[in-house]
Amino acid sequence: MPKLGMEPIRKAALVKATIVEIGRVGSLDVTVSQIAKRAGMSSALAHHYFGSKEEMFLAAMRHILTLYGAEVRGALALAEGPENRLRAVLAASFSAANFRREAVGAWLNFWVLAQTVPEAKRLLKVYQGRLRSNLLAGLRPLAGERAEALAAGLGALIDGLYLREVLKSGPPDRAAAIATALNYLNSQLEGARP
Amino acid sequence: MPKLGMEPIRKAALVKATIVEIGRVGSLDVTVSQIAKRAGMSSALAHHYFGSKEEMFLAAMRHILTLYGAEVRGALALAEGPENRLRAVLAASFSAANFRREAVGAWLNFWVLAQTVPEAKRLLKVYQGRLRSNLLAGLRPLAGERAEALAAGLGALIDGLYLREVLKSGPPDRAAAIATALNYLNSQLEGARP
DNA sequence: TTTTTTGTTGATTGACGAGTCAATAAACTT
DNA sequence: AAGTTTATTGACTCGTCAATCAACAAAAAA
Repeated sequence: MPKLGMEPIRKAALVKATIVEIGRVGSLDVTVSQIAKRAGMSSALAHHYFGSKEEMFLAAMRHILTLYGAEVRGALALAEGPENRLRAVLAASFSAANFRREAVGAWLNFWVLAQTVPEAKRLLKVYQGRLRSNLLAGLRPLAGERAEALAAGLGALIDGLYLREVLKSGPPDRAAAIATALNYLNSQLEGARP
Repeated sequence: MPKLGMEPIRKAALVKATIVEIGRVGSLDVTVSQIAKRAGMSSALAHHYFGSKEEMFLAAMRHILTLYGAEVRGALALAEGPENRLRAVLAASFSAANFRREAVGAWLNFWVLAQTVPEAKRLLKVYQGRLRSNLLAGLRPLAGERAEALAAGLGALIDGLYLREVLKSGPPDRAAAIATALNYLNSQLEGARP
């Protein structure tokens, strides 16, 4: 029965299932069996491909980060000028794919993971660094030396909006989140405009 | 040996130990034995007083929330006028007692808990509601109808600054956090001032 | 003084879960 | 055809941990 070349397929399925299960359960207390079952295989096979649960978590993080990165890059490619580029970053951050309970729940738990697992911390720092430099690129032409401070503030605001989504009931309100962030941006830029 | 009236003492010790251990371990994967040991008693006694680990977690949350509430109230009592009252709320939010790794770590994990445990969610909503109304009281005289939106943004920003503290290394920088929040506030208010 | 209430713990139970292993089978190599 | 690599799983090991129990001690009440 064994069709060869299953490894990438199985791994992808496991990564996806990991995110879904973490989002569903709302914590990292997910058993490998649960994940494997959702991915349609035995837990032994999951261990065979990933070695440990922690590796699965890390692969899931990398995946989410990759998706987010791709989304930002895609949006950035179409945007002209600093203001539009900033808008693009925000739109990607709160895109339907990223800003949904399941992903947000996983995100939150990765933050917890980062407290214990160095590699998780590293990954999260990569994300923060990328966000920062994307924001900075747009902000510098508009705000000059204040750009650094603004990027820090905007970054924290974005993370905070994610965090608050966790407690909300009902479907996520992307528009409201984007509006809040844009509002921050505009009022900060007004003071600095010619 | 049994001195009577131990209950409140034991409970307080357990609550404190719970927060310390969660902060230390960085997750909710703390055993009752660890907590009990740090509080200087057997795990059986911990169960005797709290019934379950979940109850311990909730008691710890209530405690943190109570402390935070007291701090805000104290600061508010000394502040005159809307602007100073806003400042007071911010100062309390980032006070040395609240804005330290241990507490921030516990905070983050309570957020995770809120995804599963309704009572935890309720408590966190109480916190959000209080923060909101405190901010609103200061903002309404200064920003009129825009107060609601500002309070939402500022609230998210505060949570986001907490979140980011988790990844930082080195001691927490309260001043920087307050500066970021104040900066947000000022730039938002400038546009609305007479 | 007997009884009840409160404090306290070592030992035990019972469940659950990560990771390993042995075995089976199909494909690919030589 | 024999040997190797890849896929796959059921069964098992070993550890951990929340929660309970039985038992003991001392204070308070009756």
